Amino acid sequence: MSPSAPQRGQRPHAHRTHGVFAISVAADMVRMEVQNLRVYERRGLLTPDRTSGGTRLYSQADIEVLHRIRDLLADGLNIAGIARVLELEAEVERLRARLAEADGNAAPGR
DNA sequence: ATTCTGACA
DNA sequence: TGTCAGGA
Repeated sequence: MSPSAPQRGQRPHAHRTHGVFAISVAADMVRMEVQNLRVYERRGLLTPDRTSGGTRLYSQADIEVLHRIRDLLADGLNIAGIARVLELEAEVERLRARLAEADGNAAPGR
């Protein structure tokens, strides 16, 4: 076919971490104020991609993180607490993958 | 209209 | 933590 297939076609989740949504679109998707999305980035809760011009581009993964932030805020956690939760979740995911690796299979059934 | 940074309540 | 000011 065309000799110019997507450069990152090797990684299955590449598109999930590839920034595509403008901040206004992302804010609409998660029902949050545009200004707050910028605040959450400033506080280190997430780091959306940027265009060469500096405009933020949120990926599907970022959208999911924003949903998590929204829920955790509703639970009464502050920004610092949420930052910790996100860090821990990332580590749990890392360990889960490692465990599945050592197991040869993930079967989270029990 | 849309987004960005910095300041401040 | 969230909102406003001011500019590109």
